[in-house]
Amino acid sequence: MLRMSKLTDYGTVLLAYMAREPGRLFSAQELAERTQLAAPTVAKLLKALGKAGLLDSQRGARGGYALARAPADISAVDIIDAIEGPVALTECATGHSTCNIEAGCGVGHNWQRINSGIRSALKAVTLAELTRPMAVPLIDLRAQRR
Amino acid sequence: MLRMSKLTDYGTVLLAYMAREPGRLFSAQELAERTQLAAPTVAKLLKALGKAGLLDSQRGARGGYALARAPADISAVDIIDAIEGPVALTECATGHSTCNIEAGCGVGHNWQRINSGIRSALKAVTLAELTRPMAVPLIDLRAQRR
DNA sequence: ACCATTAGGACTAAAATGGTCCACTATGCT
DNA sequence: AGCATAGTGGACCATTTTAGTCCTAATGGT
Repeated sequence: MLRMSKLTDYGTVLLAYMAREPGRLFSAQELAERTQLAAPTVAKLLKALGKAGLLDSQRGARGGYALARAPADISAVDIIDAIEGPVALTECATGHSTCNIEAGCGVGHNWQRINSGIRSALKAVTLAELTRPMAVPLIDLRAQRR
Repeated sequence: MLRMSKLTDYGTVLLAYMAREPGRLFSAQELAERTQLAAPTVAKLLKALGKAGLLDSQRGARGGYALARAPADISAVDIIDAIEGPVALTECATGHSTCNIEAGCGVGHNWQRINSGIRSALKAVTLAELTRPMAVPLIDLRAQRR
């Protein structure tokens, strides 16, 4: 169910590693070595994370990447969005859908609500928490009644 | 993020349609017509839902499918699991993972916690709620602290 | 007997994913 | 100035997943 891509997972590992020394510059190579991930893959991920604003990059010799914000200010959604793109749970939630049922279905709308519920839950989980034997926020889904 | 497959969405539509008359038998063909989904696809989905125990099936002439349980007893996770299989958020959460990082990563474990949080949230959303302009449970993630 | 209907697969086409590589640009060091 | 080190951007490919189709049983009502 609800698979998260491997790359996102790897991305988290990278960020988690960097979170141990926020502010410090890490080269792609170093991260690849430390995390045991393939160098080209790491490079690709760092680019994506940089583009998304999660990392600051310094080019040239002795360059590298550093967390752009404090670990506590980087959420799980940020990471997922950065790597997988802001895809939604269902097709119809993306906006540019060509759903031919739509009219009578009425279900799509509800999935979207659930989707946004999950998003906000994931927003509450930060990199700081992901790195330690954390206390995971529990999904309750009880509120949001309107 | 966290994509749900189209088929799962279709499956929900089918179930939602059937939920309007719980207990009644619907043939695959009828459902295909009513939901505007391709007949072969509908057939495939109904088989999957049947196998998962969400639907009871009656073979032979005038046969069809009927909800196996009351709409309020069929949850969103049930549907997702039935169609997509009980896949987990991350690779390492599946059990048979060949994660080479594992040791130092420590992140995987946390994703699993989040995963189970989402699962239980999704378990709280039933087909009955999915069919109407429902009140979606809100994901809070605040508890589960241990 | 016959027809409607589910059951169980095999199979295909298209798309997404994971992963690699290269040519280019920026920056520090000597 | 020149070289080595790093990020940037994008093309590219192989593999896997996904969506979707179809065919051949099995089953049960009429």
